[in-house]
Amino acid sequence: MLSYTEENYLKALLMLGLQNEDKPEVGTNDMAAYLGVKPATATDMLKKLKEKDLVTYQKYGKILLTAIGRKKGIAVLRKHRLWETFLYEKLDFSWDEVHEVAEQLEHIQSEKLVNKLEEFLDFPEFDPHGDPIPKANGEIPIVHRILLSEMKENETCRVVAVKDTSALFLQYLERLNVTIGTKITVLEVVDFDGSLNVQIGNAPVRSVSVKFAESLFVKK
Amino acid sequence: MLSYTEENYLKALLMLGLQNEDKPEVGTNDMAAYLGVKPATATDMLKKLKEKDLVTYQKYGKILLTAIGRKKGIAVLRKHRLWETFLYEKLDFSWDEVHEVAEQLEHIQSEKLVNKLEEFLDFPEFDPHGDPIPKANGEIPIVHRILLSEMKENETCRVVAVKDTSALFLQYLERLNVTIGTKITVLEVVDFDGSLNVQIGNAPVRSVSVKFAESLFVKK
DNA sequence: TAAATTTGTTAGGTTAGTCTAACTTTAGTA
DNA sequence: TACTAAAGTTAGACTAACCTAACAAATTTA
Repeated sequence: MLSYTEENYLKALLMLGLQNEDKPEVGTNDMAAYLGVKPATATDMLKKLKEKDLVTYQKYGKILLTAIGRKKGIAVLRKHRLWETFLYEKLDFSWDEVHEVAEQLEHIQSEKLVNKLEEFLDFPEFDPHGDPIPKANGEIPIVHRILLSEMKENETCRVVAVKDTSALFLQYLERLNVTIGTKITVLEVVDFDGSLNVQIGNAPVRSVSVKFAESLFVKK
Repeated sequence: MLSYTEENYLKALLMLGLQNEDKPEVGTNDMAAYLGVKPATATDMLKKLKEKDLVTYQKYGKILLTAIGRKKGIAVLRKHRLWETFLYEKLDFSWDEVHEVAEQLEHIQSEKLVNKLEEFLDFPEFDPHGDPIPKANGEIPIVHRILLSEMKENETCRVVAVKDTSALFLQYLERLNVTIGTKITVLEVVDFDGSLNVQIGNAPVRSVSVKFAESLFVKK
C-alpha cells in the first residue's frame, strides 16, 4: 500500500511525463517544484520509490515511471478526475473550485468506491477541464487537440480543454463565457505580439493574448 | 487546522463520551483501545490536545472535551455520517461496507463540500445505521430509543438503529431481513438465559439471544 | 575547453505519530 | 488498611516526510 505522499509523487511524475509526450522523463527539480517541496526531499523520496520498483533512475539521471509506477499514478489521476466531475456535476462546484478538493479525495482507498462513482456519473469521458478520465483498466483516452495559439487565420475550432487550470484563468474564462465546447473563430493573428483577434461564440470580436491562446486546448 | 490524527482522537472522545450519556468522561485506555493505539501514544496526544485547548484533563484523571474540542469532533462525525449516507443511498454500498470508507472520507477538508453533500442527500436526519446526523450548527438530534433487550413481553416496536455496527452483526441482520424500520414484537422473554421470542416483520416467530437484543435500538 | 551556471545529492537535523519497557498512581479487594 | 491489580505516565527509540547547508556532477556558454 502506498502512502498519501508516495501517491502524490507518482501522480506528479505521470503528469509531468504526459506534458512532454515524446519523452516522459522528468527531472528532480521539476518534480520538487510541482509538489512544492525542496529538491533534496524529492531525491530522498526517489530512492524510496526506486527501492519499491515504482521508478527507474540513477544518480544525476532522469526519472521514469516503471509500468507499476505508471499504473498506480494513473489510478490516482483517474480518481482525481472522477471526483472533479462529481463535484462539478452533482454538487454544483465551479470550474475553479474542484481541483483543491479533488486533491484530497484522490487518495481515498477503495476500488469499489471509484468504480461505483464512475458508474454513478455515467462513465464520463472527460473531467470538467476537458481532460480525459483514465478507464479502470488504466487506459487514458487519447485526445487529439491543439493549442488555440497553433490555429491559423480564418480557422474555426471548439474548446476541448484548458491547459492552465489556475483559478485566475478559469475565472477569466467564465467572464468571457468560454466553457468546454465553446466555438472560437480566429480572424487575425497579429504578427507584432502574437495576439489573436477571435470571435468567441456570438460575442463581438475581441483580442486575446498569446498567453491566453497558449492556455486553451481546442479541436478544429 | 487539525491533523487527520488529531481529528480521530476528538471523534473517539466524542463517541466514547456519547456512549455514557450521563458522564461523558473518558479514560486513556478506552480511548487508546478505540483508536487501536497503545495507551502511551494516547497520553502523548492528550498533552497535545490539552495544549491546544481541545480537551481538559490532568494526569491520571479523566478526559473531557472542551466546547471547541466537542465542536470539532462533531464536525468529523457529521461528515462521517453524511458520507455513509451517500455511499449507501447513491453508490449502492451495503450496510456493512460504508463505515470503512467513511473513516477516510470524514477527513476531507471543505466546508462547502460537506454542506453541498448534505443538500444533495436532501438533508438526511439519520445515517444508514439509524444514527442521527449532526446539523451544520453542531446540533445532534436527540433520538428517543431503547435497546430491544429492554422491551417487555407483548410489546411491539420498530428498529431505529444498530448499536453494534460490526460487519458480522449487520450481515446477520440482513439475513434476518432486519433493517431500520422493521417491526418487531416481543412475545416472550425467557428467564433462563434472557433470550427473546420475537416476531420480526411477518416472519415466523423465532428466538434471539440477549447479545442480539442488546445490539439493536428500537422505539416503541 | 575552461569557467560559470544549473541541476541534483548528501549529511545532519526537525516534527508528528507511533512503539516498548519501566515506572507511578489510583482503585478494588482481602 | 494494606496489598494487588488496573490504569495511566515517562523515557527513550523508530519511521516518514520534510528542511537547510554544503557539496558534486552535468550542462551551457564564453
